[in-house]
Amino acid sequence: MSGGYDPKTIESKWQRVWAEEKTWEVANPGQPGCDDSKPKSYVLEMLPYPSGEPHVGHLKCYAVGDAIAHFRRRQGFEVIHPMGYDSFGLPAENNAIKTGESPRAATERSIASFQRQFREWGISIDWSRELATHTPEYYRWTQWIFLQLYERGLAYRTEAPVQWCPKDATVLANEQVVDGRCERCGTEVVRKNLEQWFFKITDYADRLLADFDRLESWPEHVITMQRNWIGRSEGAQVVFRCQESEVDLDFPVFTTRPDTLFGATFFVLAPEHPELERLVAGTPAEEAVREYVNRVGRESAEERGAEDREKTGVPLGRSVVNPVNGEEIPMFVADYVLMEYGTGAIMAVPGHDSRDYEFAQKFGLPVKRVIEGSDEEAGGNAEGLPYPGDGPMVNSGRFDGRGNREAYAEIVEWLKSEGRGEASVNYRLRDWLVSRQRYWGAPIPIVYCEQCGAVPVPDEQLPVELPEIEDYAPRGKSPLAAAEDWVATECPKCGGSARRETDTMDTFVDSSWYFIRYLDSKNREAAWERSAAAHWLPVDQYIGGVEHAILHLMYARFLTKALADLGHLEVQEPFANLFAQGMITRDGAKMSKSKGNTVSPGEYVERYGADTARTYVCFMGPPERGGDWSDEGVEGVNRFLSRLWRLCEEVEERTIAGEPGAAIAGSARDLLAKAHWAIDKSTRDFQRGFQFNTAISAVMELVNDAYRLKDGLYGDPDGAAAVRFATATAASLIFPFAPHLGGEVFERLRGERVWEQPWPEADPALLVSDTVTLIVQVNGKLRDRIEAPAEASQERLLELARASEKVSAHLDDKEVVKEIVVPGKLVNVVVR
RNA sequence: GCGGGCGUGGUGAAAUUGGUAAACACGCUGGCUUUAGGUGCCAGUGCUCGAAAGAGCUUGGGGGUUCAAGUCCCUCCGCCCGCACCA
Repeated sequence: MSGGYDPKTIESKWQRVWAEEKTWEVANPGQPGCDDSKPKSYVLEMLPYPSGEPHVGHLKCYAVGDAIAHFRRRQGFEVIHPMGYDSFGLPAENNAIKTGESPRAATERSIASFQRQFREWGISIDWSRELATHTPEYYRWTQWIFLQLYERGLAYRTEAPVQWCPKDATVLANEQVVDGRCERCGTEVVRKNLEQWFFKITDYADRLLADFDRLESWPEHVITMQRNWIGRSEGAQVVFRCQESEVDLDFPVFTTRPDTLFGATFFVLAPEHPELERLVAGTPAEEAVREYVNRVGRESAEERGAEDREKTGVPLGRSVVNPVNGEEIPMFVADYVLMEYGTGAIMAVPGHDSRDYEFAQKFGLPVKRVIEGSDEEAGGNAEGLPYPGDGPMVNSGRFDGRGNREAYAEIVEWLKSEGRGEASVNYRLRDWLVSRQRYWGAPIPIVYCEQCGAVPVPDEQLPVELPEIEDYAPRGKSPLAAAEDWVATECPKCGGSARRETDTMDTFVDSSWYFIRYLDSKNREAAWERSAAAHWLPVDQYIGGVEHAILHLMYARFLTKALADLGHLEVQEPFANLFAQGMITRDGAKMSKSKGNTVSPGEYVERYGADTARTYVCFMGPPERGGDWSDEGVEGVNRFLSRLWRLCEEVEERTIAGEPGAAIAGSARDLLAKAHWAIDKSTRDFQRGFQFNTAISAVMELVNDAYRLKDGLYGDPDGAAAVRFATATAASLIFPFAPHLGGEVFERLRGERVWEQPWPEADPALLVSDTVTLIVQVNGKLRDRIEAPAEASQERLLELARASEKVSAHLDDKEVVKEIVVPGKLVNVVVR
């Protein structure tokens, strides 16, 4: 049989074999088919959100993950490599509102398309563990996890301000708010107080920070992003007291600079501060304050957070007492103080904080220096204030003359002894708001009973199934609220009439534990068998886009810790190693339907085959970096795979199976050596952070050399064997990227299935050659290259170098100052 | 402003971690094959000067360390990403 490279035939052939033989399925310990002799490796790509068809981002993610899975298998690991769908979510629901098609129908159609394409791409998935988060078999356990957290007080309900879109009359998820506007209709988002369910992720803030140390290898920038997001700051809580005639209130503030307490000259409350009303009721300031608060309330988050926004505020006509010196300082309300951070109140130190300084300038408030030093660049006043740096303290009573850093702890201690403060830690991280007034999600398994209040649905009544509805339009509460038959229920505690919670869970809850469910996905008695989780966790290699650097990865880390605390898991961190792939662009821009610059993987798979598409996305550049899609690049990779294919056909015809003899020499040995070099190179590239682009280029070099040398080698048995070996090796090394072609070529030449063969090992004897190219430099400039014996002594190398005419031409009659010899590499003659 | 990343040919990129800068691929040029186009195969291709041999220059700019710097140090410039009135 002969003919051009026909990926369609090859690919469907092997896909059928893998499906029929269930090649990539692995069993849990204790089950038949489990191979206990091998170490385990859990290779996982982030599960896709099934919407429409897969795009190139998916292709890249799964091509990268699959290459790793194949490599690990052949390195002797028992690899678990499952797949599923994050199938609850807003786009399907929005589509339902627009078209009337049920989210289930649209989602399941999309899942079918993902399933088909994953098979067409030849991804080595253990399909026996497949899951979809929208199925009752899955979300039953999402609800169970919710209740587990609820029982431990880690899930709670409270009134909180949320992002509300007035036009759509619904709450929006954070990720649905883009620059303060509703992603869908563009309306400015407003804040609204609603009863919401939260997970107490803030309880885990310190552990989420500390356990970065337990991770094996995560990209530094992802860790940094999470660290910023958690935003831990150390400081002190200090209590300022307002003790005017009719009010007597304590106002705690958080500060990272208790050393500047003596410099506080005014005090500011956030416009949302709950005590504001009490402070001004019936005073001359009342009207102005109320007007200001209303004005701020009408502004969007976008306007309020705008850069270079001028400071605004209104005096309250009241004052608080600075605990360190008894000074009375005036109170203000101003929108630069945020209710959601710290205590919603600050002590203002204009001498050492630029924001307070700006405010002081605008309102003519005193600026007091309490630390020596000046900041020339800050553009402050003539004395160099505001000064944010360190220095000796002044105007600070008994602390004068002390360095601010050393006095810091003492001031905090003194505050504590006076009962006016203590050391304190603040986080930017807020509790995770998990309720959504949405239909297409897992119902929160709580019922409200007039007698018993909020009652958890007992485990045996799970799942609380999502009812089918007709009208998906949001009306200010979940569309579920209109499903009266579903909402009306019985109280599990007293049997009285009760109503179901109509909010559903954030889909990030679903995707925070799916990697555990894969390990025991068919279990009907429990979310997972503890032993199965203990065997496979943590995920050894997680792969996904950077866009999940914060939310998904942090939620999953949190839930893992919480579940470990509850005794369900034995690991503290879910993902030991994380690989964040870069985004593929087209014409330098992010792909989007509106720009019309999307690339459909299916189209390329159809035209060039899956092997070409997969190999191309791995060859574009380092996979952690993004890259611009290039049709010419795809063709280049296709050309290379075709070359390998034609080489295989020729080799099959012109050589017979057999190993090259030990006495192999000349260009046969050169080709053999090149094959071993390629083995070594690509193995190292796999191990050194998945440098697939260079691993693939090594195979290209091998194939190029085989083409260059083959015609001179077929005549001789060793030569023919070398060509056959080189071709089979190229197939073996390209297999993780182009599994169909790699498998086909290897089987034709070796009669074996390449995925059942161990990853090849380079023969060290063939990695060294007996001659080296000696670089000869004069004054560091390259003057000649000489073939020299690899074993030559330093003296001999010098001799050879000096013998070169090209070198001596540059030496002339100059004085030789120094001679550097790097054995096996170079000689540098320094002359004057 | 804070934190992180990056800057190399016409393009995507590589460089064994201080020792041949530009592997591999795209593109381009030429040759061969082909009835022709495409495909395929072979060769060339950093820049400047030169017919050539060869010489000089070159990793964002400037400076430094070193026999030797894309790689290390200082400094400036530019781009990308994340967070941001966070007290």
